[in-house]
Amino acid sequence: MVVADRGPRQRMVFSAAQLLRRGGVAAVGMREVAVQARAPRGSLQHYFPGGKEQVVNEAVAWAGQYAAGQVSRFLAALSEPAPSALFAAMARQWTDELSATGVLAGCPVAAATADSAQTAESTRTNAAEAFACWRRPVAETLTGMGVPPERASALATLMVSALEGAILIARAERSSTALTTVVRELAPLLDGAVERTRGVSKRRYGR
Amino acid sequence: MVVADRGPRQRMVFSAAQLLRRGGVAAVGMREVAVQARAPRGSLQHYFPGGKEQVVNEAVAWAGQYAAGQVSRFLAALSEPAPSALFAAMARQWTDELSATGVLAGCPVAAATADSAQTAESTRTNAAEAFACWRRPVAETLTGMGVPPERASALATLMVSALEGAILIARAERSSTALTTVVRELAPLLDGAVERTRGVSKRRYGR
DNA sequence: TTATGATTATGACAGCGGTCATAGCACATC
DNA sequence: GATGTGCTATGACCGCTGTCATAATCATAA
Repeated sequence: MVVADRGPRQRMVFSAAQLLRRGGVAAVGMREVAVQARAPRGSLQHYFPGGKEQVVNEAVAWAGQYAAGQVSRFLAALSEPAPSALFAAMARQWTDELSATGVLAGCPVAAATADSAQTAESTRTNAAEAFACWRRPVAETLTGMGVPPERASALATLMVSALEGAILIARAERSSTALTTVVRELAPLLDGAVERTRGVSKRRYGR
Repeated sequence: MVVADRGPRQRMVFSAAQLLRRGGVAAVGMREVAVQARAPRGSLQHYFPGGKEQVVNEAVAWAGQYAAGQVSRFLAALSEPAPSALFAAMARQWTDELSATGVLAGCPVAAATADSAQTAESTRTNAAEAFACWRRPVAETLTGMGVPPERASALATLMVSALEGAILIARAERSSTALTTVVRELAPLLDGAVERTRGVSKRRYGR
């Protein structure tokens, strides 16, 4: 979980994301960000003149890009490319953390949304962009697997939604059953969406 | 949205839930709770000797019971009982709020989980119980519609997860498309889970 | 009326946390 | 060496918030 030491600025953004995961925006203390990033406190007002809001916003943006990057990494690691396998890989990251550390921190974007969607416009839009940034590669991957574009986009939304919700339940229960349940139940729906070109398409979905 | 005026205590719990929806645990100010509930500030330490944590916990518990109660109300209002219709009704409550007020407050349980799951054990367990309290009637309703019990429980988890996640995205985007998308995409999966026991399946509902 | 317990009123306190002001340091360029 | 510019250091301020102490008020039963 400790990554990218590219400069103190990056580290501070990363630390903010971690604090966001643990206790939401309120847990992102400016002093704490600096400490955890082993960065000088004086750098805060230098790199983030926008104050706490800016730090949170950058943490959210970073999280969105990180999640997006993970998608392609997951895809590359799949032995048998299928929508359900991608979703399983996305969820596994969370179950792994829970089994490894015993607790499950949340999604930074979710925390920022829950806390600041109505109090900080910039944070709200940043969160929306982060979600979009995350869903995009998911949808693209699905189309690459044979899912029609429009539907791929919708399924990406469903995947992210289900994952976010399952993360919440898993945190509350300190158990990964919600995550595994969601993965298992969604699998047939996801895999059923791939259209076999010049074969019998399994089904069509209209709306 | 203004409900149950059964005494100042209830009103304070309700107010706490509302504040929780807007800005998370940090937005639940004790003084603010009293003001919004039109309750005397002195009553706080009288009714809630456990302090803020107790107030938040009771708000979470109340939310869980409220959500559970809504399920049976939704079921009663369904013209054509089907899993997808129940899910649509659950989601509609949120889309309605967004279209009516222009903004979308979040789920109190989600906010409490995101903010306090790792800092307040009691809040975490309360949230877990609230989720369970919510899923139970959903699962029971599904079995009443003809879904096998084990599967019904899993699908209830999926429904709640997808709904919670979609709420997050909808808040961030200030748009209900995520909610409607999730409802639409999940419909065939949900309805496909009913087992038609010999012919027309209109089974009874669990109590 | 009086007593007793439930409620309300209010002020103070202590801690925290974001922000700002101001100064000090490092280093490159001229 | 002078000078400017990116970074760091530090302390103070101020508003907010949860909590507590203490007392006043009220209702009801004896």
